[in-house]
Amino acid sequence: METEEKDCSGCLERKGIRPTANRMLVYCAMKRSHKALSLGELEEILETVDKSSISRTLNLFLENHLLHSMEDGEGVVKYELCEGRGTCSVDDMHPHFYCEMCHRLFCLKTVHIPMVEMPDGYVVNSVNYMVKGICPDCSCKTKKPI
Amino acid sequence: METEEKDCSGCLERKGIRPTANRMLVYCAMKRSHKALSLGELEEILETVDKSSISRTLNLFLENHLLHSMEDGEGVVKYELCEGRGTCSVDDMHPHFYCEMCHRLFCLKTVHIPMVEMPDGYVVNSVNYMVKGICPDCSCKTKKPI
DNA sequence: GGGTTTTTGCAACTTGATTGCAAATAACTT
DNA sequence: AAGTTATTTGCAATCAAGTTGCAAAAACCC
Repeated sequence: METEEKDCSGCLERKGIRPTANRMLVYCAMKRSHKALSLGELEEILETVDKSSISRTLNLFLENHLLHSMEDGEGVVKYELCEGRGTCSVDDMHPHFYCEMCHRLFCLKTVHIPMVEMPDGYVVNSVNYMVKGICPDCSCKTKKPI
Repeated sequence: METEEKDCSGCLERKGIRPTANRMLVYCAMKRSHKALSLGELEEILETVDKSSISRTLNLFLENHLLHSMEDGEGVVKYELCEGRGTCSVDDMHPHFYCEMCHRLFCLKTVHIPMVEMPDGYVVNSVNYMVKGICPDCSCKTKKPI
C-alpha cells in the first residue's frame, strides 16, 4: 500500500470509520484538492465511484467530524477536510469569499475567523464566515471610470 | 389603503420597484416575520401567490438590495429584509446559528459581526457569519452525565 | 378605449442530493 | 475453509428547491 493510502486509512480508522476503497478515494481526493469541493465536483474527479456512495461517504465523514461543510453562495454544499487531526476546532477554519460575478469560491486561508461571544446555552461546533462580493480578477475587469 | 401597505409600497417605490399586489404581500410577510424565510416558507405563508412569482420577486428584491440572502445550513436559501433603509451595510447584519439537532435557524440580533481584513482587491458586498452547533433548547435536553 | 409593456400562474424542467433495494464485498464464527 | 451475518455499493427512482417558457391577466400610457 502506498504511503498516501496508508495515511488515509489511518485517519479514517482513528475515527472509527472502516477504510473501504471508496472512502479512501474520497478522503484522498479531498486531501489532494486544496479547496472545498462539492458532491458534484467529487463525482467528476472520482469517475469510478457512484454519486450515491460519495454522498453517503460525505455524510459519514461529516457525522464523525472529519470534515465540515459550507454553502458556496448558490445553494450548493461544499466540503472541506478539517485541518487539525480530527477535531475541527473553530480556530482551524478560514473565511470564504464568493464572487458574485464569476461565481467562484475562494478560501481565504491567511485570514483568521474572529469568534463572536455567543449568548448562553449555545454549543458551538463550527463557524462559517462567508464574504460575498467581487473578486480581484473581476473587480479590475469592471473598473468604472471615476 | 392600510398604513402597513402604504409603508411597503413606499419602500418598494424608493428602490424603483413597482409595488404590485404580490410584491407587497411578499414584502409585508417578510417584515412581519422577524426571522429569515425561505422560498418554501413564504410559499406556505402566501397561499395565494405562486411559487414562481415569489421566486421572481425575491430575486428582484435581491438585485435591488432590499434584502440579503444566506444559506440555512442545509442548502436552503433564506432571505431577510435589510435593516437600514435600503442599503444593506455589513454593520446591519447579525450572525445566524444553525442547530444541528432541531435544524432551526436562529438570528443572533444582539451580536455584531466582526469584520475581517480582506486581502487586496476584494470588494465586499455582504458578510454571513454562520455558527453551527446545538441550540440552548436541544443542549439541555441532551445533557450527558459527567 | 386601444395598444403596449409588465406581471402573473401554470406546467414543465433543471439540478443537487437522497433513498430503496438487490448485488457485491467484507467480517465473523465455528 | 465454508457458511452466516453485517456492511457497503451501484443503479434507478425519487425528492425537493428553484427556475423558465409561455400564454393569460393586469397595469400603464397616451
